[in-house]
Amino acid sequence: MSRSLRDVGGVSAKTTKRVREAAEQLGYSASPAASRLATGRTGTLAIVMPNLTRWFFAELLGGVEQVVREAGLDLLVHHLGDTETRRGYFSSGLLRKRVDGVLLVTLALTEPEIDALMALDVPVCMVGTDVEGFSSIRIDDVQSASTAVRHLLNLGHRRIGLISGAPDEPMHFTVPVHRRFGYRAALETAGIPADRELEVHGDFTIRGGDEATTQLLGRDDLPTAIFAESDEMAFGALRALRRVGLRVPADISVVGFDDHPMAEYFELTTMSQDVREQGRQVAQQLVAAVSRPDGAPVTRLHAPTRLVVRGTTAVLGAERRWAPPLPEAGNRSVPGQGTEHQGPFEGRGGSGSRARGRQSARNQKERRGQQPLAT
Amino acid sequence: MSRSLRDVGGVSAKTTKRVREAAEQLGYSASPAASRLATGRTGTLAIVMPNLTRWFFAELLGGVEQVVREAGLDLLVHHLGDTETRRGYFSSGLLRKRVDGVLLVTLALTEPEIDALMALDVPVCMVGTDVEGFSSIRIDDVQSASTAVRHLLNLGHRRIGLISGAPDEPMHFTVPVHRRFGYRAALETAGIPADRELEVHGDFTIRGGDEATTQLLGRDDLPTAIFAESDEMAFGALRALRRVGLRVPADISVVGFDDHPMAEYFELTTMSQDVREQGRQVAQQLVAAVSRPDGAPVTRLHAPTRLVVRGTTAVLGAERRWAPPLPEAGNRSVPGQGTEHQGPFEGRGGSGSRARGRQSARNQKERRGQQPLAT
DNA sequence: AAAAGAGACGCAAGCGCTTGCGGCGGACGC
DNA sequence: GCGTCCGCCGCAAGCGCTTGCGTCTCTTTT
Repeated sequence: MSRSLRDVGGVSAKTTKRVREAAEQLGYSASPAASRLATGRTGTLAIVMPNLTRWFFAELLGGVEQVVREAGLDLLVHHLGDTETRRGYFSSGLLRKRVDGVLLVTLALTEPEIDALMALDVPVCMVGTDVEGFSSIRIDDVQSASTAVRHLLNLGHRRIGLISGAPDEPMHFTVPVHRRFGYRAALETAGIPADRELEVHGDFTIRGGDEATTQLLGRDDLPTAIFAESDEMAFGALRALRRVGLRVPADISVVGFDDHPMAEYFELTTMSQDVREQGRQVAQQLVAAVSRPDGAPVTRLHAPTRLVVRGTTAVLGAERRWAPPLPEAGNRSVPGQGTEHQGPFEGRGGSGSRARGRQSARNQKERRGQQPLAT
Repeated sequence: MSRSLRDVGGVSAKTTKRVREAAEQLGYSASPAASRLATGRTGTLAIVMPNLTRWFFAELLGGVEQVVREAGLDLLVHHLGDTETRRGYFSSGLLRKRVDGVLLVTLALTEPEIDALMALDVPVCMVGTDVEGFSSIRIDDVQSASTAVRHLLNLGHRRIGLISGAPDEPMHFTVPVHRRFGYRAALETAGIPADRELEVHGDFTIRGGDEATTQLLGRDDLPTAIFAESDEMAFGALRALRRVGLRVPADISVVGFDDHPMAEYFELTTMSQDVREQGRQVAQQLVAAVSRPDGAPVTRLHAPTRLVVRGTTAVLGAERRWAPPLPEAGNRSVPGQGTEHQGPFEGRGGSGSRARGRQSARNQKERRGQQPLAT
């Protein structure tokens, strides 16, 4: 009897027990296909991602999978690798009647795509983007990028290069747009005229970061600092700089974005975000939305970021030499704490820019550091 | 009419067309739940992995997803993160009646697990392990590890440390066992007595590799070379070595395993394997097995590996200094070719051990380099 | 031109579950 | 002790597809 195996009421405890035992003994379990047909619920969620292997996406998937599994649902993974695959994906029957909810990862949607998605008539949540009417979680890319750049400004840097995402990747990503915007905004606020010569494109890969940096090095007036929109690109930048003999951070400072596990290794100063946690949270949103039949409330969360200052940034003109794979000093970041004020210049004599650096960093911490996940 | 929408015969071309058009216009698509119930086929495959985020697994997932999607099937991702989750996983109804096939990734199965798996009565393929009676793809871990160690031996090294996986990780992995075996076999063949002092454990992480190396450095008699069973652990080793001021490869050579994308960056000599391709192949196996109702033939493929010599290995006693994030020489590996004979000592004066190095490397290439995927 | 054959088409019987509903039995009240 | 009410249980009608089979029509053969 179906009623006994689920939690539905109307069955006596003793019958339930009897049925359960019999089921156990026979190794019986309800056919999901039949129960789907009868109930209309699939017990399945889909996650749609533009990439599976890059750190951010793999990490996110990890967080999502955990929550979805704990909720007893299945997780379908869909990879929208190229424009080709994406074209018509949402309107194709690939999601129709197959899933109870959809999780979209860093996909900026077009109007028809949004329509197709709504036609699915299931809850949809997003991470890394947000669209009116859908629940989502994301970091504040603009603010975070500004913070990273401000860190460089506070160290006295004025010529700051930007390694951005692909110029017009059609696939995904409001991300590069927002981070670039944050970069420009920080400069503008500091009264520094924009210089498009300083903005180059890696494509979120090491190689891309390397090439972008090489490009930057061909400019007339070298930047004294570089902000890369991802750690991978920052790694590429470090390689390129090292290749030409530029010392980091003595000659040039570098800031990344993400806090990739390797960032610690490279002592890379970076904007840290907890991607796995974002995955968990958005999965919880979706699970909750799916399980309540009365329309779920739309919640748009902001995940915190925090600046983690390590060894690749220093006061303009400082003579400290960066030695990759840390020479003997450990990582200066204390896990779980905002450590923005522990720069590589920690403990050395004060200077104007240093003081400003600390000051501002503390502000940053107060503003963005420990704040809990909330709208 | 159902027959028209699928490829099944018995319908005239004109009717088919008419039906298809009508379906298109109405936005109709068959309910998968109902068709599952009617046919008993779910159109879904499951991939079961002990880890989602580490490079190997993410990369593999990428390859699998691609093929599965192209075959028009759905992919369910199951993560068996800990022993807890794993206990009873196979006998639970989580796979029962839910999938047409299962893909097991680097999971060494216990007898009851194998039984539960067979009771599922669906095709099962494995990657990274093999079990009698199941199709699989894997590299030859023993041979590959031996090759890596032989490379070091050929360079004149005699004290070679091993950074292995966790000593007895219950979860997965025949991998560390096999690679350790290959390491020992190579030494034995070379007539070098085993020294368990030289075998330490990282747990396939950077940190683990770092700590393991540190341990190694506390031994009486320092090794002149280290073989790490994964690139991640090799990265950790490089860090640890650098921290204490040991020069790579002048003072100590390091070989990794996998050819992680970062390996090129570090100029790490490593055993390369094409993980994505393995994912594709095993997915093809599974898709083929699923689509033919008459029991599918069991095929056990071996994926090739090849030694990629970069900058972290050198002839014993050589004075060349390793400068991480490569100074100016690019990666010496030519993609798509066995490049075993292009060592860092390429083009320098010949020596006994160098000659032997080339000789043997060439043998290795001939033996393992270009061989196509085949049993 | 009529009969035989072949190919299309449509009907209806499931696939295995969920769920509303009627019936039956036990418990409680008078 | 009997009547009433409540709560459990089991029956059966779908959920929307697939598929075997009977019928019908069109083509081919004699």
